[in-house]
Amino acid sequence: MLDPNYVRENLEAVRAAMKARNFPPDALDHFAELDAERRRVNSEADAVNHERNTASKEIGALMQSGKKAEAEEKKAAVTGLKERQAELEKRRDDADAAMRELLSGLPNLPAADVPIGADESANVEVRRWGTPREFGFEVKDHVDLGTNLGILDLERAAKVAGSRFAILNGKGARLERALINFMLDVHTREHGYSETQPPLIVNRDSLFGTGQLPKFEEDLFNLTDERGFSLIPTAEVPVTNYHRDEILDASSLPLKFVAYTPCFRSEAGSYGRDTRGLIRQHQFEKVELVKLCLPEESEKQHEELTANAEKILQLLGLPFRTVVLSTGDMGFSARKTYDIEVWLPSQQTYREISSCSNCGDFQARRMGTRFKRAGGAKPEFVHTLNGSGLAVGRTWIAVLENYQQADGSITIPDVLRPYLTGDTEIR
RNA sequence: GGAGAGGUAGCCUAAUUGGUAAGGCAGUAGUCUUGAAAACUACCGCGGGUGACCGCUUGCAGGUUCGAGUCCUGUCCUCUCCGCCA
Repeated sequence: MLDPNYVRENLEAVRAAMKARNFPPDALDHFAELDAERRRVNSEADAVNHERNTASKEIGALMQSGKKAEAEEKKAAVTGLKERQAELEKRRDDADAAMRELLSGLPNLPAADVPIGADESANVEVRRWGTPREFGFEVKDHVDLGTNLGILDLERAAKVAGSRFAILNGKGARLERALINFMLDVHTREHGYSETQPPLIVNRDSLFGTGQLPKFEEDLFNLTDERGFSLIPTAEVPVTNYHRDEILDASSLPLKFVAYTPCFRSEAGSYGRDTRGLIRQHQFEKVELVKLCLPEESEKQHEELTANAEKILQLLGLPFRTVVLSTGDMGFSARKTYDIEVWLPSQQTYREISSCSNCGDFQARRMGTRFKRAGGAKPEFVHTLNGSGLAVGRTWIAVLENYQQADGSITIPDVLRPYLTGDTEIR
């Protein structure tokens, strides 16, 4: 959510930012009048309220000093105020709701150093690590490799659940579990994150807080339960909302969380994209990094978080590149996003395996997550960051494809062997 | 699922027949002190305002009333017991 005061004072800049994000800026056409109405009605309602409060106090005083007649007289006078107050309050509530609706539908403003562009073609590569391996034989993709090894069964997953689901078997399942444990261990032991296990089901307030609602309802799996539950599309939702509607002590920041969870996405509108294999699933495993920090630290924390995610790929020996997303390719809540893309030999290209975003105070404002500095200062909004550290399913794919041998077996990366009781290969 | 109890500010605890949230602890700043402690003073839920001030706040949402922590309705959460369950 954008700061209404900022929007009021920088209307044209905000309009330009919306345009850069491919977001139709029409919504802003009504901002000025809506804002003025809201502020005017609010102060009127306030004034009438004050009048009524004062009168009621006076009645109370009169009653206590036994002046019943005078009190009755005053009561009659106050009764007339009630109607006027009710009317003003309704107008105020309407204006507030309209303003909230307007603001809650606007995406975050891009940071100044984000490249401007219409889509992913404008993304800018910022670094590259590792060299794609020379195979000397025809590489297979993870579907053929996994299926032939008997560790991946997509056909039966389609029977049991449907398309975009997978079943991992034997060493495939163990590899998935090893990756999860490896990632959690690195982030907790070496990067200082606190491990947390959040609910996999969240309510609508949480989804509003991180920005999935109101605009992206169709991406979610909603439960039929009348309480408005949804399956989490990412651990970012429950973990970032952990401190919703709280005021934290500045000295407790930054807070760094790492959470492993399954994620559930309906992938509505992605028909025909990545239909083969594990790339795009309705259910996938992810280790997520979340930070809450001071505003002046969020850029530094963003770089660090991204480096923490990259570290996993380095330890696994998987080549990758990191790109900064252009204004047209960024997510709704982000002010700046780095995507980390891992090399996939079967596609001869880098594919997204992590997305690390600095959301500034955008989510905090929606969630009401604030902090207080020492010395009685007024509360300020924290900055929130999140990133995959990493998407486990896609890491599984990358390990299979990058470590495949000519006979279709897989060499297990050194760092994972302790997690697989010393196994050196899958065959 | 059944029965009961309960939610007051960071924590703890009050508030006659409804009369406009009292107090303590912790915390922050200051006075005093060589320093600290103690004591004393102010601040000490949220928002707006340069400010005097104003508005909001007893889990949440409504209702009754001139006025609701208090009365009424709904709802959320917590705890206890029973049942069920991994």
